[in-house]
Amino acid sequence: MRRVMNSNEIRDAFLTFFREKGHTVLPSSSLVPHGDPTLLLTSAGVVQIKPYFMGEATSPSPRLVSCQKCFRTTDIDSVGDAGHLTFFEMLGNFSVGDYFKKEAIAWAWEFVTERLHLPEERLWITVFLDDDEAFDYWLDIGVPGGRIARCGEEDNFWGPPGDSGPCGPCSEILYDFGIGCGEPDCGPACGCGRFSEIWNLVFTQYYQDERGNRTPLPRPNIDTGMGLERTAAIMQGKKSVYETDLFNPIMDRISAITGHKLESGVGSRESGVPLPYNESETVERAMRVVAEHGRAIAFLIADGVIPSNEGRGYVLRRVLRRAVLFGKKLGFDEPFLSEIAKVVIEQMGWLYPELATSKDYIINTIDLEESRFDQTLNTGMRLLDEIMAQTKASGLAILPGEQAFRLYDTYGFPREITSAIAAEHGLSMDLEGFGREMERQRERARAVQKFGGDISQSEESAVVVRYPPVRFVGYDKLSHASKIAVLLVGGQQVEAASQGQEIEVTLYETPFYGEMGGQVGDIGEVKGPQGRVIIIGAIRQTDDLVVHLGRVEEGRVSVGEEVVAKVDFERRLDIARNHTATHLLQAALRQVLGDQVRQAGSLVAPDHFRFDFTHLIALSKEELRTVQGMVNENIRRDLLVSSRVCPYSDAMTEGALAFFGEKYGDEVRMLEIKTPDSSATVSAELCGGTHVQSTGEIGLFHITSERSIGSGMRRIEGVTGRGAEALIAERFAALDVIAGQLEASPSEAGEKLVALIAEFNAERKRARGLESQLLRRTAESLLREVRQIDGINVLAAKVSASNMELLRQMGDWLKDKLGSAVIVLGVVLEGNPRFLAMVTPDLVGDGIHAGDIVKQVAQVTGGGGGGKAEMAQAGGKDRNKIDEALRLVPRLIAKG
RNA sequence: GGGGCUGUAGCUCAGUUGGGAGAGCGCCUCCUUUGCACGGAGGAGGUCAGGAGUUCGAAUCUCCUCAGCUCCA
Repeated sequence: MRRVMNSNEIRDAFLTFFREKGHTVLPSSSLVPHGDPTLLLTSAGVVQIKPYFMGEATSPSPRLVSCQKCFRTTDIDSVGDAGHLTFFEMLGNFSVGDYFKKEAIAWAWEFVTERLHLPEERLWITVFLDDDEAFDYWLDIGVPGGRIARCGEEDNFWGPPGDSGPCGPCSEILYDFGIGCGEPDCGPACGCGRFSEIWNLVFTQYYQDERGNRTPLPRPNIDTGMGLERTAAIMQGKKSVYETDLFNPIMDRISAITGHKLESGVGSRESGVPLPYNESETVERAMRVVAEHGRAIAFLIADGVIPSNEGRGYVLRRVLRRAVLFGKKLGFDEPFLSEIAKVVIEQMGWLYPELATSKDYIINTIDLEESRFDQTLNTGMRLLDEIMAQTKASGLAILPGEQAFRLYDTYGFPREITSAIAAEHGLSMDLEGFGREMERQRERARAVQKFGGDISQSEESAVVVRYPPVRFVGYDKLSHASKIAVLLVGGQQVEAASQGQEIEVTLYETPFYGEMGGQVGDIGEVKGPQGRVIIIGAIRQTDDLVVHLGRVEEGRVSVGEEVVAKVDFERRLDIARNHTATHLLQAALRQVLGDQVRQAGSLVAPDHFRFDFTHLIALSKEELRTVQGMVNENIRRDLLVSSRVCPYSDAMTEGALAFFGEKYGDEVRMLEIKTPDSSATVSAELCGGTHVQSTGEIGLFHITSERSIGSGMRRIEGVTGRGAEALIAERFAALDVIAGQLEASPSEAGEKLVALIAEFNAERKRARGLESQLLRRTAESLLREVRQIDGINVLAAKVSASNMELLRQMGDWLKDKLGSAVIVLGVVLEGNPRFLAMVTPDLVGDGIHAGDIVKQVAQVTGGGGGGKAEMAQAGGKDRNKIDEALRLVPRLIAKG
């Protein structure tokens, strides 16, 4: 008997087999797709190949093979069964307009039968209904027609991604476990679990337009996908992927922590055979979900996904929370997921180095997010208590669906927990109402989505312009002679443009850096024999296309003319200083904060730079000072900045930093900052930008701010060179003004200001004390002005006070002294009349309302007011009518 | 991209048709007291996330911005 293949051997066998068939091996790209905003995560091996299929990029070879990390949540509810996963590795071979069905089918069969040595009688094939071509190829290589099934669009046609695009029929290889439902018509389409799809061959031969019409493609492609996990299960004679070497270490760890183990031969209805770990199917399933999700989140975080409330960060958060909930079923009540991540990193780190290099970061991120979820659960628990109390109080036995949905929708409290806790309190949950609310929420989101889609479609009317590849010569030249290749005015291609016109100009070669990777585009001028163009921006539209935006300043320019392109030299240098500085900054941050710090975006402009990076908490003042000091130290050391082009794999083994989620070609440009004798490397990054030649040119580096830009992300902004000089000049000027006003030297100004503020506060307190004493005197004298109206003490007077607070104090004092009274005080504040009315409780009982009084009083001065019966305030506009307004008070009381 | 919720003292949060910015915990001082959440008296601490508007007056109403939480896509 043949030795059982482990998953590494299967992976190697696949890549080797297709390399022997002339395929180029592509390394797995990131789970975060590069340059495709429509795609949340890499969901299939073909994602990486798509630009080659679409003709947007040139494939390194017409035949490609890869083992690609993939992530999907479409089948998340099935996770825990034998074969559905959110994260998986997909083996695939691809033909970019090269071979087609015949070879794809023949090689697939050769691989499964002669390399994997799967027994032929266990293999079944499906083809698309009318795809006789594929059917015949299968027959030709010896598959009996009885094991080839024809299936419909549902299973065997791969539609275009979205409304339109390439698509085509597919053909699958399935493995027959031989145990299933036992029905006579059981076949590959049966959902009983007898068959496991292991390899899908997609024949991309049509283009589908928006109306659903399919036209044959001139050069069809092949796109295949074989799930590594399912294949491993079959190769290892296991019914589920969780019993393979890919999951064994994870399952063992969970088993060791929770103590859930198989006692003796307890079977599972699913397979009819004993499962290695547990007592029941629900526990087994929970263990599987925890294992699967724990593995998935480790990979997501390693590729730079951060838990958040939108986009791919939200996918991560949902998967993580799902794992926590299933973990609770196993008895975990403290954070446990990072334990699983550790196993995954240990197991897979050698193959996927991003796991190993981000180990601490992955663990910290998981721990933090898990405790955040704990917080969410606590809040929900509190609200649920309230809701249950209300429900019981109103005599109901059913928890209203809207309430449960609000708990879920607004506070993220899981539905299953709600119903479980409600049940403990003898309440059932209105599931129907919950579902209704959920459906309404879905419709709202869909309605808007549709609207948005219509708008984007109407934009696709631009004429396609054919550009030549543009060579960038600006790394060492800032002025260069070339020819005009394409001219555009208002988006239309033209032969010539004249003075005053806004144009887009493309040259065959250019020293202008097109905006990319955070570095802004160059500006400058393009001069021809008959005219001159001012260039106000340069954009990199694809890897080998730079378009210059400009305006014809003098004369005219035309296609084919010899021109000289000249970059604004000073500005380019400013940009280079900032760009090199961000590399030094990243190196310093990693040294101070740890290797988990990764660049997550940047902006390099002439006057400042922005650097975003992954870090969970704010930097302390101490850390910032250290980082800034290290960068400046490296500037003073005047280190050598150099670049070289080398294979991607070489750069990686030398430890160069690559951008999260960025896609790189085989040849990359590596930018290094080293000591002049090359004895030490301070920084090595893959970077296409422009830099200074030695760090001393940067001059000075200064951080201007550090803040959060979302959970797990920080942003540092700063200046260098001339920008730093300008900042210092500005700050010194401001300090000089302050010091001048304080009549102190700049170094003593701070101390003096502190003393001055203390003195000011003391004085203000004293002034308030005096004013309040003064008002007390005034109040005493006002006591003589109290009049009796219908036996009620009435006091209406104009006073002076600097704020309403003091006026209230005065009112309180008068109320105290008089015991029973109506008091109305008028005052001028900020040029306008203001009133305060107070009525003692006994008179309020008689129906006198301070709000009513003060309102009518204020109306005399053109204002309004109101308040409570005991105390009310009002204001007006005409300060000359205060006395007249106050004279109204006695009449109001008399009337009342 | 869309919906819901939240932002008030160091922390947890009250604040009811718009009219005195509060509680508990924590902190400081004093008193009392050998202990375990001691007790008592006093005190400090706030641009009510930010901005604009409505109003005589906005923590409160309207609009915008920012941040956090949450669901849907």
